[in-house]
Formats: sequence, C-alpha cells, structure tokens
Amino acid sequence: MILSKSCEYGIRAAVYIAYKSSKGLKAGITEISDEIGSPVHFTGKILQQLSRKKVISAIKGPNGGYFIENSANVYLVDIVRAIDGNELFSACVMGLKNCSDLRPCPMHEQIKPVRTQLLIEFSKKSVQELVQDYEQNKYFLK
Amino acid sequence: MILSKSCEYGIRAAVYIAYKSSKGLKAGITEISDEIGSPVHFTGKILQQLSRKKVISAIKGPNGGYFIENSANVYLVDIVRAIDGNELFSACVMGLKNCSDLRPCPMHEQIKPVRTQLLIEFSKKSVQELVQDYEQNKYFLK
DNA sequence: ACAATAACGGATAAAAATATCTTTTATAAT
DNA sequence: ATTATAAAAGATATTTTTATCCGTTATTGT
Ligand code: FES
Ligand code: FES
Repeated sequence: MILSKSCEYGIRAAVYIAYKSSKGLKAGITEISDEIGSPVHFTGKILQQLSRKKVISAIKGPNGGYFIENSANVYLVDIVRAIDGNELFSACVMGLKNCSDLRPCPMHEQIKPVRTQLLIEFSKKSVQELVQDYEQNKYFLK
Repeated sequence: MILSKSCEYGIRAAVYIAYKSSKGLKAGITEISDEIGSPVHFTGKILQQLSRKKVISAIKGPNGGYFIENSANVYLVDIVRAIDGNELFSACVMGLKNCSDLRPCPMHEQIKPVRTQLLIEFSKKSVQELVQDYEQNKYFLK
C-alpha cells in the first residue's frame, strides 16, 4: 500500500471538510466519517493530528467542528506528510537505511523518478481544486 | 511505505540468491539473511513463499539451499506479486474499494500514471541484470 | 450559572504485520 | 541404515497499525 489507512482517511476527510467549508459550513467527526466511510473514533484521532499540525482547523462546542481556512494553499502532500511523514518520498524501496546515490540499492535508479513523480502529483493540486471537482460529482469519497 | 518489509527482504534475498546462482552456488537461509541484513527465521518464511510460487527454487538437505534457475526471466514484479500481491499496481491510493475510471477518487487521475510507471520499473529489469550490476559493486543489499 | 455540544486526550482493545521458535520432512553423504 | 543437513511447516510471540472507549476541556446557547 502506498499510503497508510490513516492517511487515506485523512485525505478523504480533508477533501470533505474543505467541501463543507466552501459552503461556509463546519463538519463534525460523525458526519465526516459517515460521508467518507471511515471508523468514527479512528477518524477523530486522525483529525486531531491534522488539527495539531494546522492542516485543518477545529472549533469545540456547539456549532463547532472542523473546517479548512485556506484550502487553496493546502496540498495533499501536506496531509501525507502530517500523517505518514516524508518516508514515502524519501525512503528506500528495498528497505536500506541510507538511500542515496552513493549507496544505492538495485532499484534506486529505477525508483527515483517514480518517487519524484509521486511527490509532484501529491503537490500539484490543491485541496480546493479537488473540492471543485468533487462538487461537480466527478469524484467519490467512499 | 511502498513495499512491505516482507517484500523488501524478498527482493534483496532474490538478488543475492541469483548472484550466488550465477557462480553455480546455492545459498542457505542463514547466509542469505546475513548478507542482506534480515531476520533469519522471517526470511525463511519469505523464501518459502517465493519457493512455493516458483519464483526461486529450493533443495533440502546437505548441499541444499536456494537458487534461481532462470534469473534472466525473473523480474522484480514477479517477486512483488508473489509476496505483496498486485494491490500496489491496482489498489486505490485513497482506499476506495473499487478503483476505476468510472468511480474515481480525487487522486485517481493523478496516481494512475505513477502506478503505471511503478509497474514498468518493476517489470523492466530482470533479476539477472540487477545481479550483473551487483557483481560490479554498483549496489548494496544491506 | 447551567446544560448541551463537540473536539481533545489518554487508556484500552483488536487486528495485522513482523519476528521467533520448534518440529517435521526431504536429501545427501557416510 | 544411520547420521547430518537444510528447507518446510506449524505454533507462538512481539510490534505496529488500526480501531474503540471514556473522561476532560472548551464553547455555545439558554
Ligand atoms: S537505496 Fe533503495 S531506493 Fe535508494
Ligand atoms: S479510485 Fe482512487 S486511485 Fe483509483
């Protein structure tokens, strides 16, 4: 698997939250996990992480919930890094401790461009752009 | 992580086994895990899987061990599929059950070319070619 | 002030992946 | 035949990931 389950949920949640935010609404944990088809409490934990890292915003209490202020400036790579860290874009595909051009594994040269492309794709589109497509029913979140 | 630990060990082991085979020698579990820096018994389990799936060959008893008959016809994708299955090349990056152009997630179009490239890179070079580079000390296995 | 709401935080549980250990089976050499 | 060797197979243990539960804290509306 390319991304951890936590990260999958995190991205899907973020898109949904930004979707709600684009309508001026906040989204609660229950609603979110319902819409993206994820376990409620586990999703809560993930949203906590994203909130702590300022990828999304949270407000407690009545009328509270999650929202994304600046979805135009939030890219999927930010979510991936907040949850899974940067290993996906840097770690050796064959598990060697120090992946580098100086100490490459047999797949190093082959995998380098893939990782770069992966980073580019996760960095390319902002959450806002994804939401626009989502609003046009181009995408599914569950 | 792109590959599971099992798969990482599996690939590294296969390269080393093929390296030994190119010298007409067989490799034992202890030697292999020593050379690639992996836990002995766990490596044994992985080699069992590869053996059952005919990616590598095994012979029991004295002077037995693992070897690879046709390393020119074994590609890394075969090892990956034998251990991790095909999900890496087919599963939705955001965890949706049915990844397809008809029911895409927000990252579907972006990720498709990456997965294709990943498949190509894992399919491109045979284990034999990798061994040739390994013999020239171009690569490390631990 | 009080009650209701909703995220936060810590503790716990279940499942999956990783790792180890032991016994069995096949093979080879003597 | 007997013994030694090495992988296969099965059982068990540990660790990590995923998931759940519960009390706390912040905020809102009455
Ligand atoms: S050393 Fe393996 S990918 Fe760089
Ligand atoms: S639906 Fe997510 S990658 Fe295809």
